[in-house]
Amino acid sequence: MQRLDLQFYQKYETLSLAKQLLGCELIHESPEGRTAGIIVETEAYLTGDPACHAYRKKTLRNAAMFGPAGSVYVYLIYGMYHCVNIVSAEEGKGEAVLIRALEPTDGIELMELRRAERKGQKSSSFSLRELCNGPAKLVQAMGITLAGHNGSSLLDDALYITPPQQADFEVVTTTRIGITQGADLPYRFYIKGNRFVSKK
DNA sequence: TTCCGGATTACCT
DNA sequence: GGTAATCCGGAAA
Repeated sequence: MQRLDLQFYQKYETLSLAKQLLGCELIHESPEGRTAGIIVETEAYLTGDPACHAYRKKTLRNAAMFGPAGSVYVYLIYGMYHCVNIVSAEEGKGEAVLIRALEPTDGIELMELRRAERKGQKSSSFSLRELCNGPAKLVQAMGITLAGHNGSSLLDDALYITPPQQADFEVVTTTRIGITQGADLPYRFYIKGNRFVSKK
């Protein structure tokens, strides 16, 4: 399956892209092995939106968000976790789509290994559902890192996205999770009925 | 320079 | 269902 190209990322406004990414497959071909999962939940962060990291001026932390469409923006949250975003607008604008959950499709064992490593290793057993049903969880499972992927491009890196295998699902639109500013905006999207979504 | 809250998760009650 | 863990960036002063 061919990876999505620049045209795809340029074609849609951020809110549309957030919906279009549902059903697509996120793939990481790392030295340790290949992991992949269907994107089942996303959130949009727009220019002029106070919850968006690019709302204020460009800094070292949010610089990748101002990159060209198809770039990857990774950041540290709560001092201990990372989240991954897909830059969704032209260079300099600063809009992105947060990937919140995946339905694992490949490299399940490697995902379990990575998740157990990061955790206190107390419960070394994960259900399939627990592997990627949250933005920081999927970053762990996929082996995405700040140093390795922030500012990289989905067009020419080991981390990339392929088109949907099928699109016979309904999209639920709702408000974003875990924010206070812009909490009422309907910028969260997920595949209706999918059990790998982080929260209903 | 100090202070505060955050696009979260895991563990405990 | 509540909260500790843990640290960086932005705002306040």
